Order: sequence, then structure tokens, then C-alpha cells
Amino acid sequence: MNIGDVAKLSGLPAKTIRYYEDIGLVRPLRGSNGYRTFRESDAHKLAFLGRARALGFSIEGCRSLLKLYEDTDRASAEVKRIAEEHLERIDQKISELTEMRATLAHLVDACNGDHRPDCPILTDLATAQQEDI
Amino acid sequence: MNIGDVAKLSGLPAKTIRYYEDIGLVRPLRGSNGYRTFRESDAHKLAFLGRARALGFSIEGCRSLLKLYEDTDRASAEVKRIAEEHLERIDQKISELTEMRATLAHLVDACNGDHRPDCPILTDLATAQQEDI
DNA sequence: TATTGACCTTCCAGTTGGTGGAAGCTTTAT
DNA sequence: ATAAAGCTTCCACCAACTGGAAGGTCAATA
Repeated sequence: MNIGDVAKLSGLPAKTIRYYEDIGLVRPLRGSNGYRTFRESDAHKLAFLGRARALGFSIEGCRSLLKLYEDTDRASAEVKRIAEEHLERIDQKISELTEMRATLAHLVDACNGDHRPDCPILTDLATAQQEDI
Repeated sequence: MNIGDVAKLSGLPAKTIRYYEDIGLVRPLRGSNGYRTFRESDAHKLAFLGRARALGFSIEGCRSLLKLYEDTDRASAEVKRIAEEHLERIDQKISELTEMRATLAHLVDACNGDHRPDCPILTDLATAQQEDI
């Protein structure tokens, strides 16, 4: 399989696949013409990577998962631990964003949004203390 | 004021303040010794930037807000528009993360997390179709 | 006065996870 | 024969900083 085929199969751009080779996530063979040759197992790995990335795992997280994926003897506890840590980071991020959202929504609400210059959004950004709204 | 003072006042690291000067967000004077000299207005600007960044505005968003902040004739509608656009991006991000969270939580739930090798998390990552759980 | 330590300067490199483009092969189709 | 598509490498760039090296300056203490 050439890179274009595996790109279609995995849904990842060819550029990204080359990048994943660069950083050692996948190691395709090479044909006599210098083209990368991907095996079935490479295609599977790349699809796996695409899904893990779509779930927000970092590249290093993916690398760990991939190692565990290839180690058929691993304990599922290890995988669960990684996933749970990631879940915590997601929760953290969600609550940060939710707080931001609340603050900003409050400001937007308070702003007339007309042609006049007085704007509570700017006033707040200019003067807010730690706990202000 | 030297950079250390304004760093304390604004809560931004000195490195970040230098960076903000590099990209033209703030333009401190220079003393005869080459040290940056910050006016009150610079300190205010930096605090403004810190707050806007904490609300998740991009640097370019901050640049726009700062321009509007300094233009006492601006219409509040323009500010509101920028804030509303940002609010939409936040909502978008929150819903993406929430979806991720649900998928991952489901997988974590299904995993025994013991010493045995079979792990639904990996199985799913390896085989999931578009709409799978 | 000497010197230590804190503070300041610039510059270069690295982070994360790719993306865009140029220059130049090879292969495939017409 | 030639054009188009697909492949290669390499280099540069994005956001938004952060870390560190090498060196100048300033304030305080011995």
C-alpha cells in the first residue's frame, strides 16, 4: 500500500502519516523506488492513532496506548489508568471553559451592543479584580 | 517601572511581557541603561491583556480588543460582536470535549481494569466505526 | 572598595501537532 | 510523448509562549 491508500483508509492526511513516521509512531517499509510501503498492520495502527487522537489523547498518550495495544499480555488496568487520567484532563478543561463561558456570557449580556462607546466588557477587562462578577 | 515590577502588578511572567513587546502589543520606553521602562498605561494594558487571555481570547482577539479599548469613540456593538464570536468558539469547544468525555467515560466504564489483558478500550480504538458506542 | 546576588538584556532553541509549499522523482493514463 | 497524479525530501511556519546561555547593571553587604 502506498501512502495515499493508507491515508484514505485511515482518514489521516498523508502529511500527518509522514509526520507520524518521523516521530516513530509507525514504521512502514520502503519499496525499491523509495516509496513507503504500508502493511495491513500499519494501516490498523494509523486508524487506531486517528481514533485515539480524535478522543483527544496527546501523541505521547497515543504512543503509550499503542505500546499497550501491541503487548497482548498487558493488564487492562494500565490502559484504564491512562484513559482515566485523560478523562480527568478533559473534565478539567471542560470546567475551565465553562467558567470562562459564564464570565463572558455575563459580560456580553451586560453590553448594549449599540453605537455608543460605553461597554461593560472593556470596562471589566480593564479593571476586574480576582473575583469580580 | 522595570519589567519585574510590572510583571508582579499584571501577574504576567516577564518573558511573556517581552514577547508581547516583540509582537507589538505593548511598547514600553527604554532607560539609558537599556532597561524597559513601563508607564502606568503599559501596566494597565498588560493587566487588560492578562484578563482577556484568561478568558481565552487569542492574541489577535486581544489586539482587536485593545484597539477598541483605546478608541474611546468605538461602538460597543463591535466589542460585543468579538465577544459573541468568542463565546461561540467556547461553546463549540465545550461540546466537542463533552462528546469526547462521554465516549471515553463509556469505554473506561466497560473496562475491568484488572491484570487480565482483554481491554474494551483498546478493542474499541482498534476497530471503532464512525458511530460505534 | 570589592564582590555577591538579584535583576536586566539579547538571542537561540524547543514545545505540540501538525500544515504549506518548493523542487524534483516515478508512475499511470491518454 | 507528454501530461497529470502521486511520491520523495526539506525547509519554513502556525500559537503562545518557555527555558537557558552569555553577558551587562544595580543595590547591598563585608
